[in-house]
Amino acid sequence: MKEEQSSTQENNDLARKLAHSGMRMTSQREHVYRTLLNQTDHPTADDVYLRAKADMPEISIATVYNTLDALVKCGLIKQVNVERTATRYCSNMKEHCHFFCGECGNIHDVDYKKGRDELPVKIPRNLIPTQVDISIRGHCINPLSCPNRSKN
Amino acid sequence: MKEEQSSTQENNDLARKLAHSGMRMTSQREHVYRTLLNQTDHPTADDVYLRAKADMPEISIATVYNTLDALVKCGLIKQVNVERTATRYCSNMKEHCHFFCGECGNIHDVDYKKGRDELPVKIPRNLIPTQVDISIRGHCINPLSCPNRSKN
DNA sequence: AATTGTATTTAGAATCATTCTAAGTATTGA
DNA sequence: TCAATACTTAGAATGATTCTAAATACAATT
Ligand SMILES: [Mn+2]
Ligand SMILES: [Mn+2]
Ligand SMILES: [Zn+2]
Ligand SMILES: [Zn+2]
Repeated sequence: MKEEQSSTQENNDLARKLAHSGMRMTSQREHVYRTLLNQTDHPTADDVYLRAKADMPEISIATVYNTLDALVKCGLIKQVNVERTATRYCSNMKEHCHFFCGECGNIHDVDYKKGRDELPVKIPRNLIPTQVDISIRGHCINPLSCPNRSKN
Repeated sequence: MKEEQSSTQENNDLARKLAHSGMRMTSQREHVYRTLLNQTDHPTADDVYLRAKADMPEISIATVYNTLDALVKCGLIKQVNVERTATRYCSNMKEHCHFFCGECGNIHDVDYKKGRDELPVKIPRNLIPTQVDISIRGHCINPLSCPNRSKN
């Protein structure tokens, strides 16, 4: 029932934000969104497609791409580009940054420090920043979280 | 002659670093490297190809891609991925980060503050970072540096 | 309810950046 | 000079994403 409750809460969120951007609430959009919320990882469009298809076999990859775009525009998910392979998607909307493990390919969320507000960069006055992304690459040291931890 | 001097200096650098990675110094590699050093912007592989072709009409796009890879491996240039369009290349090897203007598409180098060494993130102990990238997006306010500054 | 206009979904084609392949050319070092 | 290896090249192949055009669903009028 906690499930059910959060479910309707998130649906309201979705419906409201879609409407705000002049879009309709559809079963596909709801299902793709729900698929993303169920994952703490950072799936590619194709990952989302495969997962979504399990419960909605008729859904198309085009719709998944369209929906992911829509969700990004609505501010319900974020795109993550650590590698220059397929774009990955993040449904954690708390401010955070990303750690990419070059060995297992996993992306981990990394929180900001409490006190932080000052960025360590000096942006010239003629450049107006709207968004700052910090991405970290490295590797996991835990064989459980990192399958490919044999080599090294 | 200042030109010539720095020219040979950079060639030595190139030859030495290529050799260190077991690669030969070739006219194409020298030319591509020189093309990159001449630019303060962040060209795509195709940009580099077009510029390089002006002085070396026989060069192929495949060689440009191969050379850019080689230069990255040698630590002479860096790849920059702000957008998920074509990879761009940076020949400024001083530690810095990137500002991407969503209006003109230009990428500007942004320096770190002097005192900085502390990153504003708390990386879990099971993740070992090897590289941190900060990328900023926003827009230029100078119509000279930003051609598309009419709209807004 | 039937009609109309618009949004959405879909499969497949098209595009773009990049990598791969296979053949030709250059360089090195016995 | 010869053979081994590295390099360059054009074009084919790939992978991710976007585009296109037709079918379907939906909402607002009649
Ligand atoms: Mn995330
Ligand atoms: Mn740069
Ligand atoms: Zn890992
Ligand atoms: Zn600009």
